[in-house]
Amino acid sequence: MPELPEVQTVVNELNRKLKNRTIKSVVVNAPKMVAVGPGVVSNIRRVKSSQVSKFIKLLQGHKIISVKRRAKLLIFDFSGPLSMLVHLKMTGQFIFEDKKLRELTGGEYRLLNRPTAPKVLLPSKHTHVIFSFTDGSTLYFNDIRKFGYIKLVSDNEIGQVRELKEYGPEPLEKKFTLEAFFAAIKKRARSPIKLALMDTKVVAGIGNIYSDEILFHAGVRPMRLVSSIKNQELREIYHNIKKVLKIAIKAKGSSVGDFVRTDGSWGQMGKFHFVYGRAKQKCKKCGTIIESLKLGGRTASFCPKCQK
DNA sequence: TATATTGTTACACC
DNA sequence: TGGTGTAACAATAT
Repeated sequence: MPELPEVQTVVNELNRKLKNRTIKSVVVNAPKMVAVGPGVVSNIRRVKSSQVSKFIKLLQGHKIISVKRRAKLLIFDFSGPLSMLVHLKMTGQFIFEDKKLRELTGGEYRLLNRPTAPKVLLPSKHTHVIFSFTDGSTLYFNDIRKFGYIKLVSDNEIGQVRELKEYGPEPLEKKFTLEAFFAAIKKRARSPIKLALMDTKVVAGIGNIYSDEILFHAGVRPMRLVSSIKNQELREIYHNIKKVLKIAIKAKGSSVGDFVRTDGSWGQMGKFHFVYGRAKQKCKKCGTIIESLKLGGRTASFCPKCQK
């Protein structure tokens, strides 16, 4: 479940590994997952598969300048006026492999959540796009659920991409001051605080895992309406947004579900979860049983004693 | 085989 | 109209 810290982990690693590499060829096994142009994402699966050859041609011979992130969207900046937008959604993965690593591993990785899971040979049945570089290295785009997408846009189109226009402030940027947070969160005064935090127009990049964790550390229950939350509590939430996200990035993300780093390894943040995925278990702070409920169709977990 | 899963959009409603 | 809540959607593992 890649949220901001997981996407940032992938961005950091890809930036290091892909910078200045030139695309030699691209293989697309799932035409529905790729598109060309700035149209809205929900249209991506209605796009004719004839776009696939265009997609491949546009990428061939282009060099990766940098990889960036906005909310949960990865933005690859290519030489020439070309950008590639990638959303990992629930189960998207990027695995990078250079020539040496291929020789070492034979392309085998342990990609699944359970340690007992068999190793997977790449490309696997969940590998949907394969980028080959001129130096013999390879980038695999895997996605078990196929909810993710890859979209190419020219630099003059990027301003038209709706999701980029509508994202709220980046929580780790300096511009995200306490005042900016107050202004943003009050847009959702009548919502449960958890849903407000997960609203990407309010704050970019927070999903189910980190909204649970942030609210635990702030001591606020997920179902509380924003309008009922005192300024002091909002300050706690604000500080913990920054704190929890930063710790999670240091731990290289949470490997809950199918998230893996670009070498196929797991992020370590899951060890530090206090409430997410811990319903019916004991609170790590006070021993009370963690409860869960549904909010907006999503599972919210919290400690009834630590959170007011 | 029904269900759970998530980020995001579409849409109905007040 | 805008804010809010819910359904729907993508596809798969269990």
